[in-house]
Amino acid sequence: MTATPNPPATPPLPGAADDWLRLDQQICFGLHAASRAFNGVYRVVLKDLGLTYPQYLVMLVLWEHGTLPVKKLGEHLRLDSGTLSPLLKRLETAGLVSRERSARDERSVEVRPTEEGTALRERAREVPRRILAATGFEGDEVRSLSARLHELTTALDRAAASGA
Amino acid sequence: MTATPNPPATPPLPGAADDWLRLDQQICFGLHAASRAFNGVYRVVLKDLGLTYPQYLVMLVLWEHGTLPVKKLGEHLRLDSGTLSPLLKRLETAGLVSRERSARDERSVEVRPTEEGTALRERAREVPRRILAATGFEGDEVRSLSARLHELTTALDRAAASGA
DNA sequence: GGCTATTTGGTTGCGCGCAATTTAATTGCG
DNA sequence: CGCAATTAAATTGCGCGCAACCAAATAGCC
Repeated sequence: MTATPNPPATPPLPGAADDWLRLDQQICFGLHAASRAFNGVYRVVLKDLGLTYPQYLVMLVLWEHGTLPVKKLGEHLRLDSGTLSPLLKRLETAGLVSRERSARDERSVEVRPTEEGTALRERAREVPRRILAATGFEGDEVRSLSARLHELTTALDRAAASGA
Repeated sequence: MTATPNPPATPPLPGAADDWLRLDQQICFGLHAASRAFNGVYRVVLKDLGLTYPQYLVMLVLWEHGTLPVKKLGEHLRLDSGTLSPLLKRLETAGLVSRERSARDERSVEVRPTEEGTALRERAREVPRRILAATGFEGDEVRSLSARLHELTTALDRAAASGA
């Protein structure tokens, strides 16, 4: 706390570094809030599909790539088994995927969309349009924003890996 | 990836709507991933402050505004008591904040940074710079990205509220 | 073959994030 | 005043995200 002349109960710090604090808050908090806001919209839109947002992401990957081992799924989604194992178990209970150990490599578990899981794709067709509508953005804006976010993620992952 | 001639075990559906699916995946997944990547960097940077990322956000608000009731805190952070109550209890256990019911309105709980909590701000001073460095972005880029994200959040919140 | 090291998933523990419910205090209206 | 409606927090329940740890299978090396 550096010398202030006036403020409220717990006086805010003044000074040059505060711009950094606010800037920081804007980017990290903005991202945090936007991510949760997206989650909220997906929650509404996916409700009658019986999927949560992360479950929807898993199904998207399976619809696109077909049967995959848990490892590959995790690479696509940037998630590990600690998150995927229980999630996949719930999808299995819901009858949307099957899980069976690979014959070639008994360590690996193949995740396969069931008939029902594959059929669900038809009902999910309209989801993206509804989400895009909710954003009020144009396709081009979305694309450029996505590109920026991808740069960000890459840079942040590298930074976290190198220990700062 | 539209219309491929050769697909794997569970063949992906071809057709026009697939562009939408991919576009959607880019924006929602990109945001999701970026948010988690940020979380990862903050986890590293905040480690020796003994704070998680949401706890850091709470302290940022308290440092800026001083003592606040839980309700106001939630408005700043877009969080409700279901999230804040246990989080604040942990901050209290850590000795960083105190919680006491307001005398004016016994329903309200005032959250106040302790001496220790206020002192922590000094050690947190360098955090924003390190985070910004991790992004590899310029201040202006960050600002414009933040502005976009804020638009997004506003639009998404409105959409979710109006039921789609 | 026998040994260690690596890879793959699963499990546990903890902290969010949020909907739904509960409790207590306050407000508002007749 | 008395009583219903509203408001502020807390609690409960569930799903994700991740670190840490464990077990089984495989690969590699002597």
